[in-house]
Order: sequence, then C-alpha cells, then structure tokens
Amino acid sequence: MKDGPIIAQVASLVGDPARANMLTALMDGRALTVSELAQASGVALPTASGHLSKLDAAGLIVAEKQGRHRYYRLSGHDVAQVLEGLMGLAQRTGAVRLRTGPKEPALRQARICYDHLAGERGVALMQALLHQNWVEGAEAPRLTTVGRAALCGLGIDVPGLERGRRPLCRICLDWSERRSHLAGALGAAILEQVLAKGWAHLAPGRVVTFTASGAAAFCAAFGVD
Amino acid sequence: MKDGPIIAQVASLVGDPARANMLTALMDGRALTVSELAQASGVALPTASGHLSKLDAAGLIVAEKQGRHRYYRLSGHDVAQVLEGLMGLAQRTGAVRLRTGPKEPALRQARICYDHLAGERGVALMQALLHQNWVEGAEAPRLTTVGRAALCGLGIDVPGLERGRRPLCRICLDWSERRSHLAGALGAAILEQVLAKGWAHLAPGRVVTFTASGAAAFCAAFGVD
DNA sequence: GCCATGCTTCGGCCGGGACCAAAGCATGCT
DNA sequence: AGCATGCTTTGGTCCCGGCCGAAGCATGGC
Repeated sequence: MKDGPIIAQVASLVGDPARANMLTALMDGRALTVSELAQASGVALPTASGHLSKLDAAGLIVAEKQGRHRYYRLSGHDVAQVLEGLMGLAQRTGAVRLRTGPKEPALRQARICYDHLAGERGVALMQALLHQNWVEGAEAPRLTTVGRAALCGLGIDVPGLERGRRPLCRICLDWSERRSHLAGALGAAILEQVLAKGWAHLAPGRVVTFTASGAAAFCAAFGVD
Repeated sequence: MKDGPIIAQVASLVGDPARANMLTALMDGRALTVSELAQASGVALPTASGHLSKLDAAGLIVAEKQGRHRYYRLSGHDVAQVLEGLMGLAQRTGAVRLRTGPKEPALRQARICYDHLAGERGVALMQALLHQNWVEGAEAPRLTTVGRAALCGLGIDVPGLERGRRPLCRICLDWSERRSHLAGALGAAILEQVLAKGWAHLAPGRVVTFTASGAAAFCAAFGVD
C-alpha cells in the first residue's frame, strides 16, 4: 500500500552524495554550469552530466542553454525548502559530516537560502520585522502599511514587487536556527538591497559575510536588536 | 566542498522504496510493530528488520519495546514535515505513482499528518481559525483569548495543553493543498476531539473519513464555510 | 575552413546494498 | 519445562547504479 506521491524516487535522487552536493551548491539561487557543478560535487564531468540529466528529468532543476554553456538552477523554492528541511533533520539526528568544514560557523551565522537571507541574521531579521509590526499574519505573513512605508524608505521597490506574480512574504524554516526566516519576493528584495548597499557580500559556499559597518547599518535599518 | 550537514545520508535512507513506505506508514503518528511495517512496505520480515535498524540508528524513528513486540514510531514532527515536503515535491514535479490508488482523492480531502489534520479539511480549518481570529500571528501562530474561550467551549483542554512542553500552535505545509494547516499541540488536540466526538474516524492508510453529520458539526463548530 | 571549448553518449568496471531462507535469541503463554 | 510467537543475525545471491576514459556532437572564435 502506497500513500500519496512516491517520495522514494525524489528522495533517492537527493540521496546520492554527488547529487546532494550539486543541489546544495545550487541553493544560493544562482545558475551554475555543468563544469562548475562537477567540480563542486567532486566528480568527473561525464558523471556530473549524467546526474544533472536525472535531476532535470525529475524536475528538481531546470536547464538554460546559453551558447555552449548549459546552466542549471533549482526549479523552485520548494526544492530549496525541502533541502533545508533535510539539513535540519540531518543536524538534529546528529548525522556528522565527514569533513566538518571550517566555514560551518559562518554558515550558521548568515547564509543564502535560495535567494533570501538565512541563519542567525535571517531569523533575527524576521523577529525584528514582526516585533516592529512591519509584517504580521500567520502562514502567509503580510506587510503592514507602516512596514510598507519603512521598506520603501530603505530603497526597496515594494510597488514593483507587488505587481509581480510571486508572493510578497513567505516563511521558510531555518535548519540551523529551527525557527522561521523571511522568504518570498520581499525576502529576496531585502537580501538584494543588503548586497547592493555593500553591507555584506557573498563568500563561496552560500556564506554571507557582513562588514562591521554593514552589520551595524543592517541592524539599525531593520530594527534588529 | 560540502555545505551544512550531510543531507545525502538521511535522504538516501528515505530514498529506498521499502523504507519510504515504512515512513509514510508511520506518518499517522501511531507506533507500529516490525511485522506490520514489513507488511506495509511489502518486504520480508528480516529485510524490514534491517531497514528499521538503519532508520533507528539514523534517528529518524525510535523504538519502544513492549513484551515481545517492538514498536517503532517517527522520532519527531520534523520528520513528518520533511516527508510532507518531499510529497509536495514529488507531486509538483509529476512523479506519478505507478498504481495510483483509489483512495488518492480521499487522501487529498482529509488525512492525518503525524498527529493532526491535513488535506482540504485541514487547510479549511486553518483558514477558518484565522478568519474568525481564533488564532493569529506569524511563524508561530498564537491562540487569541477569544479563540481560547471558544476551543475550551468545544471541550478542548487548553490549559492542560499550555502546561505541556510542546508548542501550542505550529504550521505545517500541506503537500496536496500547498497551503498551511495547523499542527502543534492544538492541532493534535483538535483532531483528537474530532475523532472522540465521532465526527470522523480513521480509515487505513492515513485517510480520515468524516460522517455526513460529523462534517456538518465540524464546520459549524469551527466556523468553516 | 580550422581548432578550442563545453557537454553528452557509450562501454565496461566495480562496489554497495537490497533481498530472502534458515538458523539463532528472546519473551510470553500454558 | 516446553512450545509458540516476534524479532534479529548470518550467509550468500544478485542487480542496480555510480564512476571514469574515450569517443562523439555541438557551439563559438579565428
């Protein structure tokens, strides 16, 4: 007896180390070429190509041809979200990673989750937004009028975002903090703004590093304690 | 380069069809014996035993010895949540199940997600609770005073739940509806109450079937339109 | 036209792991 | 004690799937 969709198929795709590495490498929302993904996952190029076709066929990633390069990116936020969930599980159940990277603490502090901010800073941001009543609501948090004005003042094109098809506010469970952070169009826009203002920049491996002054500015702007 | 905890290990555990079947069989929150799980997953008993040891060692399930039986259940809500997430992915990406069961529609309508109500009815319940302002809040929705009184009136021991360690309100993304339903201690208590009042009963395979009068009573009680 | 670059396909190797039957423990009933 | 039931261990088979090298297509630059 089988209940619901066959979860084993998609799970086994993620279950291979090489593919898992590829997927996590894609979790920063960028599109990467086959060669880059091959290197990121530590397998030869032909092997990577095969893996990627499978992931593509399964609909977890989508391809984009550009000249003689072929770019792959995650097919949606739900994929990233499931990956975060798996990371949370892996961490809670104490699945120790073999070579516990030196940037683990940095990842916990601030990282990219598909296209928005996650980690301690991401959760703190969410808390601050709620606390100041810039957003409110339950499973689909809504921007308040006061929050809307404040974010516009910070240079975020809220009207533009509202015209898009993508939901403004979404929540996403943070694997390291086990609390939610802000996703959705607004989450992405805020991250974009943070990077544009030079408060932080992207380090390899999904790590987001804040400058000293940038961190201060970030906290001041969004009311993080 | 590996990011975050090794997600491949836990994913590959779920990736085996037999184990995936066992896990989904456990998603109704009950504890099942090894033999039951063997049958549910369609493998011989020794094979099932081996799978279960692995899942246990990985911390996805926990064992409970009772006489000569050995009961297994999911180790936590996070496991169930990740499984729901995987189902959502599998469905969106069109991973069709081979023998699309006849109870698929029933599953969509109302089913058990670990220990609370999911499916159309679960989502409708959540909407109604929000709409009537019985609960409000963002990533951790809170019970309002008016909601608290109303639920007490329906025979739910809210003070008792509040004394427990488990969070009262949690949200959980519904794989079939792609919207959230209510989880947490309150979600579990509501389901318990629905079953206790005979409004619905459990059918095999996580399906929850409402009686005609029970459905009406349910809608009236919680203000579902 | 030529070569260089990026990717896919093919062929063959190899290991891990799923599977079951039969034997081995443990627990409970009588 | 003795037997039945429920589960685990052992041993051995088998097949799936990951892996790479080499060859085959594309695309772009010269």
